[in-house]
Amino acid sequence: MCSSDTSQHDPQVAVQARRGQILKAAAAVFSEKGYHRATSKDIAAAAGISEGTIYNYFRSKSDLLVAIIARLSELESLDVEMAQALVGADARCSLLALLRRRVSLTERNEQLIRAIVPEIISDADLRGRFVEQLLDGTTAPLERYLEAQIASGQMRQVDIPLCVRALQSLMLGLVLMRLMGDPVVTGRWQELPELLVSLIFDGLAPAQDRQSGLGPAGEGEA
Amino acid sequence: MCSSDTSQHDPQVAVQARRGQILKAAAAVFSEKGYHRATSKDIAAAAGISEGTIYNYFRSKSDLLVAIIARLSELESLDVEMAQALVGADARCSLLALLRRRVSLTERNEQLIRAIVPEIISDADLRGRFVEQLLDGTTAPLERYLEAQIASGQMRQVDIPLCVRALQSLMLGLVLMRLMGDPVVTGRWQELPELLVSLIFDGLAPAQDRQSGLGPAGEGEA
Amino acid sequence: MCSSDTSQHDPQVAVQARRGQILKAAAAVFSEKGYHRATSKDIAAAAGISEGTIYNYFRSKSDLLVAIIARLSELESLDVEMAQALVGADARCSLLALLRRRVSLTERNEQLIRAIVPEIISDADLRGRFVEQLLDGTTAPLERYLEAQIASGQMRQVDIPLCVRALQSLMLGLVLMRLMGDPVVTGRWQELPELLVSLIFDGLAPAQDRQSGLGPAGEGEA
Amino acid sequence: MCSSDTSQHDPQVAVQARRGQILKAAAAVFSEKGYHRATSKDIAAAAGISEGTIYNYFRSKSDLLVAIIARLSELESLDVEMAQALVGADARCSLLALLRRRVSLTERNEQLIRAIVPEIISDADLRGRFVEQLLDGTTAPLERYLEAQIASGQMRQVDIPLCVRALQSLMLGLVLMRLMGDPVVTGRWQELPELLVSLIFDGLAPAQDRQSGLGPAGEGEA
DNA sequence: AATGAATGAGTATTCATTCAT
DNA sequence: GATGAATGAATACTCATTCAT
Repeated sequence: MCSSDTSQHDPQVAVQARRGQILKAAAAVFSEKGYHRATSKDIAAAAGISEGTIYNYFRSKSDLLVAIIARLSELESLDVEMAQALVGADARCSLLALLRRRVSLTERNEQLIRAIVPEIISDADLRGRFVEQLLDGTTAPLERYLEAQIASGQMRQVDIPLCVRALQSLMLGLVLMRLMGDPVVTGRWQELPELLVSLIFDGLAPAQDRQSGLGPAGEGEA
Repeated sequence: MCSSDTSQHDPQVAVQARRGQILKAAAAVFSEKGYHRATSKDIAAAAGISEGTIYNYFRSKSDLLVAIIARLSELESLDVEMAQALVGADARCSLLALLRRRVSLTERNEQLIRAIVPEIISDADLRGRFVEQLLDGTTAPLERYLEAQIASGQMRQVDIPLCVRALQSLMLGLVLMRLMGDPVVTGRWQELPELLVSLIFDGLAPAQDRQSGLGPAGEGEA
Repeated sequence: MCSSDTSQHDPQVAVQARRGQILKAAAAVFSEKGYHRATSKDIAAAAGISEGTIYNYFRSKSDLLVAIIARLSELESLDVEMAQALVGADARCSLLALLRRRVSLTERNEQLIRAIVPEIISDADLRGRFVEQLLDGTTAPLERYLEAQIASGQMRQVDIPLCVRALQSLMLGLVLMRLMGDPVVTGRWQELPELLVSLIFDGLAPAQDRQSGLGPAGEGEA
Repeated sequence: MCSSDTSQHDPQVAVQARRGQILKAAAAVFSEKGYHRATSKDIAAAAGISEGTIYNYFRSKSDLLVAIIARLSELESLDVEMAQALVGADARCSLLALLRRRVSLTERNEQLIRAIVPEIISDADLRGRFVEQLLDGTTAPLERYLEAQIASGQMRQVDIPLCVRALQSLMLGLVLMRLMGDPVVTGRWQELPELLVSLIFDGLAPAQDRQSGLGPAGEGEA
């Protein structure tokens, strides 16, 4: 009974709370000033603690970044939820659900993302982790989704790996446009899922101009 | 006589040459080590000059970055070339030409982009300039292109500003996937333009499933 | 009744026990890592207590060092034992006994000495206390010993204060050679007392070359 | 002609001068406060330069210490001079010369020595270097000296390696007594060589008590 | 009395920038 | 103009010490 009572003074809970408090502050500061311009003093001030306390919970400044990425990885992990959302349902509906989920996640974690992305681009080590933890988690489910839709005839024959990357890129790019402050993307963020489903499925061509076979693999499907 | 003799000792020419020499070296070093890890000693060594000389031509390290971005903006500026490419020609062909141009530019400047993008994301000042210089430079031509294509019936009615952002995001996202080291995007980089034209115009849906009117505002789906 | 019951819960006894426990741990840690590299966390862990508790018994880290030195001073204090050993007995025997005692003490406290000596050399405050407590404690008995031996004709006339310093230096130097890792001194440590007695009494000259009167004050070299 | 003109602005000369200036200041500060308590700010102030300049000439604080040791090693190197002094001459005279040299060297380099010794005792890495550079340089010449004197009958049969260590220890110990501030050793420093020669050759025993054969292993006394 | 989380002053080292030559 | 030695502000991280519990 005692061992499971984490309501008040459980040290594990306190430790997690402090770690969370520090990570939140670090994400805010990294997001505002960038990782390199953020000082430990800044982070401590943002967390309302002293510099020393940071190092009671994290080994180094770069550990903070790694922990932020790990936290985001968990949030973005699609293995379970996405696989469920994408399989079986109507193709457009399930993609719409997925996009809404991503759009919402992005909006809620904008700060985390802004803190992380620049470092992932410029730091080779982090890049390795990111590709493994973040991208790979979404690639496989999406590929299975495309496969299933093509099999069920709800999508045409396309180059699955490359199309999946295009979809991932589209979302990633929109996140970046948002991070860079584009007013249209930011202001109409909620409208994106529906627009994207329309674009992704139907393209820009008017119905009569649609060319059936110009797939990436280029094979003529009648 | 001196002022018009630009062949040998014109001071203006010499100054521009030195600036170019320094910027080239700075771009190389930023590309290799990233902006923050690059030192002025590195840049001076790469340019074959002394540290002090850098400061005869640029006010600060961040000025170097700004100048590099400005130079890249010019390169990427589509005002002229793109406007020409996009207007009048066949819709698919002109988009294909545009994409090929971007893909090629990106490939040739990959390292430089890797050095610059993180700074643009994390530095508010640069962000302001970048969105104006880089994104905006492509936004207007693309919007005119969509307008023209819709007017000529080669594209269906879509939400132009949002669709343009989606197109920009798609390219931006692909560049990022490449920067982050995704092997599929990197390895099949040259195949992208054709695939993208197909996706953008025709979508993923098979011909018979295509929904004609699903505009970005979501009006009237049969 | 409590105040005289020292067997179990006498606060004075408990305090002394804790102080001893902490000093022992501190000495072990100082010995292993050196004074400056030893942290209070290390010491607390070695003592099996918390960091805070150290400060209930000692005012500061340097207080620990002082207390350790003081305790060592007592151990090394020759006032009683040495005075007894040195007076009255045969000159060679009593010196041999003294040297054996020092050699044994040194061997048992090697690491501790290694931790303490550098601090005594480099800290002016400690230096003051050390010369009083450690050196002076041995100086006076040795001077009395030499006096007695000269009076009894077992030693020739020598400059007593300077000779005593030479004897102290010889022992101190041997300790240092050991601390510095000299393999000969370390490996043959047990042989030293006998050799030293021989050297100190008989010198290096062969019997016939011995110059009787070259006293430390240099008087009368016939 | 130019290449050998080092009189005024030769950069090599300037570099060596700066290095010397910094090392002198570092030795003074290490000597006064001890290596660990000395800050780079202290050293810069003592040298009359800025902190940054130290690092233009030395890679780290510990490099300063190593450089000081190296400098002292050169000074104390006895390979040539000592070998010359010790071989061939009268045993007492040559030892006296040697001791006078050491006493004088010690006096002139007291600060350097005080800066170095504590760290050599407590730092295992430095200890390795020191024993090689400083002690070993004196061990071999002294062993050859004893051998020669014994062969020529100016010394009795003794355990050469151990006796050499005893002589080294005696000098080392006197240096330490001086460093620790012993007033007798410090005040009568110049008298030491003569006293030591007398002690080392003739011992403390009066002539008639002298025991001829007490070798280090204590074999065969009369 | 014991704890150990919190503290924040302290420090080696870096590097953009300056300026005397 | 060009140089590069000198600068010193800036910063991540440590650890002796405190104090609320």
